[in-house]
Amino acid sequence: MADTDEPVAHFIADRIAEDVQQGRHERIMTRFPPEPNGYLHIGHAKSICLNFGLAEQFAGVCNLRFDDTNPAAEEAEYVSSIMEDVRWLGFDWGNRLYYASDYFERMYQYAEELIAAGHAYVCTLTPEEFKDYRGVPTRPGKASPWRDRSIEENLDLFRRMRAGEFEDGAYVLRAKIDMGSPNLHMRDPAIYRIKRAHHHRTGDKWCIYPMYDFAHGLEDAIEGVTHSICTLEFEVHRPLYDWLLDQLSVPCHPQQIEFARLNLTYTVMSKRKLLELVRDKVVWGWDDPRMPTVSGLRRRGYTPASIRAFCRKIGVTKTESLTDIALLEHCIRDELNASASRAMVVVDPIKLVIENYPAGQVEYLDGVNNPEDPAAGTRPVAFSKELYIERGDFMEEAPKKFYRLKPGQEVRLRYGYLVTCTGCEKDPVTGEVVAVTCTYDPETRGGNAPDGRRVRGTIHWVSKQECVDLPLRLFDRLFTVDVPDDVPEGGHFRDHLNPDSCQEIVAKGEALLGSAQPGERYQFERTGYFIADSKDSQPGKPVFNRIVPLKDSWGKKHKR
RNA sequence: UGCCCGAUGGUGUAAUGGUAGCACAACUGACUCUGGAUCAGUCAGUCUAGGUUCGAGUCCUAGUCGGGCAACCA
Repeated sequence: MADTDEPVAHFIADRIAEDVQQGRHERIMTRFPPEPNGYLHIGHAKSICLNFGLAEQFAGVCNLRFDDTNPAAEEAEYVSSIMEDVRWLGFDWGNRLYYASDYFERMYQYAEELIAAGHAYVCTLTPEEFKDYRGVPTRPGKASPWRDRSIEENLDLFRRMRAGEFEDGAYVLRAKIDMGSPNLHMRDPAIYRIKRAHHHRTGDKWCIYPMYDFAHGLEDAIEGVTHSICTLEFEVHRPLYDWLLDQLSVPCHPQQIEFARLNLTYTVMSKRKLLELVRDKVVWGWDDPRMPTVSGLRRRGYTPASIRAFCRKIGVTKTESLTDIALLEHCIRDELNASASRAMVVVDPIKLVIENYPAGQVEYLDGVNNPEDPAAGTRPVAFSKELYIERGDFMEEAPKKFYRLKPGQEVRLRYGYLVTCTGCEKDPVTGEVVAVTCTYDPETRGGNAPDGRRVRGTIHWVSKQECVDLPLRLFDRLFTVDVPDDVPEGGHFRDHLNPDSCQEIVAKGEALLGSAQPGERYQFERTGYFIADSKDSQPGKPVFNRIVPLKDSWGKKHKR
């Protein structure tokens, strides 16, 4: 994992390298500009890794800027969660924390400058008329009757808009560009609206707010951003971005570059839909371990490095794509295989009785903490006459290649002894297997036979008396289809919700797990990677989230 | 029936006019005290048609398919 954060080559890095080579900038500056109207998700992580990564790669800087120009949807709670998430992902904006709202006065002055230059006017059209005049993509728009107001009148009206003399929506400031443009965004777009809403930072100081298209390029220019990287849907906005900066006396003219946003199988990524899941309590919250949010992934047990590795592997292009979530899962398995301590946990327990083992005796065997890392050492694991094993590790009538317990077959108890299955006990009424019986070979302590005989199967176990109850949450994908957004007529993405996305069970685990601290990760051998939940664990009473199951080639091949 | 963008194995990407490579997934086998990991291997790709060129995934033309754009959202 040492090369996890090595820079990756892609078209944006190439362009910046070219700009650097040509000496076009003193210092490269990028920015991550979230709107504080929701929690960050894995798609934002891609953008964060890109922007901060590029800055680092080219010895530049990356600003964290809250694009808070629409008070209606924005809240301080989101601001703090976003800062926490960016920091957790491993990035540092130093003292370059900015808010678009800090530029409101300057932006207002730029708006007056635009009016004074005859490039903007106050329009009195209603929203309906506005839409009608704009036309449609295949038909040009027509000029607003207010398009030719005098500069003096526009200035007066705009100042009175700011002063609060008009109702919300009564007037709007528009850039005066080209109503016949094939690009809708150039047909005199609205750049300031009247909106009385309490802003999370400026309070009630303003009743007019700049629109994205007007604000964003100015924010970039004010900060001295060199490369303004955004997603593909803003491509058609670029002519407007450039036009505005060309009209105004800004300090510099950043380059907007677009890349394809991340799409992941079996999940939804739009803030609107994620908000809906939270609001309607379909999930436990923004940080529900099944959510693709950064906070959800964190609680699920993903590490910052695994998410960075993922973002590196998916690359950066202009091609719309759908990334297989298996790649994300690979990244966390890859890291945790190397770093996570192992422990034995029986998820679906059934009793195993060792007929020839002395009753009442307990001995402690050495369990290897991490076979990938000898330095992790060993731990004592209690062993006794009565154990729990997985119900699925015994079959009375088993296929030939079933290497686990079946009558007459010898298997290895991990770190323990070799045992030979003698049969099972059944409930006389239901016929259900209630216990498996076996005999052990005392000469095989630790798991090796002195005569060197080979044993194919190794199963995990815990001592019945010495184990602890362990609440587990076995998470599965939130949706049952790879593209939940694909819904038939009249359908809804929620129709694809997986009713079994969280299975809560109580397992039997090694005693040491009873004192696991919140945030500690383990590999439960043969089962998967787990983390002690940061919210629901109590001292001495951890609750484990399954981060991701281990790959299981046997189970896959023999399912049903 | 407008404008913009895109198209390489199942998926994500690389190749910057010169051997189509890597990763994930899937499948085989080897090894293994996790049916994990590891190792070896297999499967499988340049949207179509013309053109330029000694040579085209790459350049040109025309199509096809996909995405985006008609909030006083970002």
